[in-house]
Amino acid sequence: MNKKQEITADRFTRLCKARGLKITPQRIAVYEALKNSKEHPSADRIHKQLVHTFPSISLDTVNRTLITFARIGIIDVVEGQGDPRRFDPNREAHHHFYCLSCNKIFDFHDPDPEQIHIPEQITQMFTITGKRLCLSGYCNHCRYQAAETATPAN
Amino acid sequence: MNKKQEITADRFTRLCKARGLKITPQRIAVYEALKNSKEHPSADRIHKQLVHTFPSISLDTVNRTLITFARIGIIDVVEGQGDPRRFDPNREAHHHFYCLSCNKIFDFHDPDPEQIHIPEQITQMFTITGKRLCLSGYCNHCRYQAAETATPAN
DNA sequence: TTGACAAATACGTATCAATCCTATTTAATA
DNA sequence: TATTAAATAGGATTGATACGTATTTGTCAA
Ligand SMILES: [Mn+2]
Ligand SMILES: [Mn+2]
Ligand SMILES: [Zn+2]
Ligand SMILES: [Zn+2]
Repeated sequence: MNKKQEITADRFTRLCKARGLKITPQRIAVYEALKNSKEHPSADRIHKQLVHTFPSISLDTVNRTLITFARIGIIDVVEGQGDPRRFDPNREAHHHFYCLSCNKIFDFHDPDPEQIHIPEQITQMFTITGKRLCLSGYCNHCRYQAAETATPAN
Repeated sequence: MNKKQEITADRFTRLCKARGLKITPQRIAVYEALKNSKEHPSADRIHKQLVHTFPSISLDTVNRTLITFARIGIIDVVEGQGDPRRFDPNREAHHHFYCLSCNKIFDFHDPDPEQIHIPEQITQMFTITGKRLCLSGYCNHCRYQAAETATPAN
């Protein structure tokens, strides 16, 4: 284990303890696997990888662990939240606010759609067919009751 | 049927014919249901609604129909694509490019993160915990072979 | 108007991610 | 080292989606 990894593990330990989470070999393994990945993996993908060196680890644990990490804010869940596919009849360029509590998607329009600047390196490297600002958080309805989703573990 | 709906149906018919799709009662019903919805519904939600007035329509048809519509570009699929949940260890503010062909997610950083302007109405109405520019399209690897995904029906 | 035929549908089955259940194990603390 | 709540493994369940196929139907040309 080199210095960089030790620091990583150390920081991980501090963050877990701060939230009252036990430090388990499974959590360490999941965290390291995700931290060292650049591919925004799914739970299944991480599990498939870990099983080589940690044969007894279960998919359920990997999944729960990742969700726990996301809840305490040491990792993020990215778009494609595993919910059923959602459709939109509105093909005008517009943006979305996604409520993490009630799962509603709210439209909003950008007064100046061209203000969104995309680095030239990106426009060259990819063929871009869609661009959208994706905001997430809590809608007016849900924002107050969201406070009660405190910090239970798992 | 009022004038507005006739125009809607007319435009729908033209778009389908232009792509060689048959005009079926199911497709009309699905299109109307989505068009009149403001909630970015799932296939299941649309099916549940339609079944009242169209008892024989199957969920499979609703689902296929929506995907067909998305492919010919008369509706959109929005974030939460039904894929397995994806995770990101990188909690810095950054953006994503999502390849529609290989499903890879590529990071990119905004040289000027504060350039993203969010209308004041939105910041007041919602508690925003995340903001990200979500681009989609084809990565360098997939962009050429993407041409072959022409316009088969269903 | 009708007949032929490819396209589309209904519905049962299969798949796969996510979640639940619960007996067992284990990290944390004194 | 003993206690205890937290966490895990792994089997079962759920729910969305995709597939296979017999049947129906929209389209178009005769
Ligand atoms: Mn929308
Ligand atoms: Mn990322
Ligand atoms: Zn809400
Ligand atoms: Zn790709």
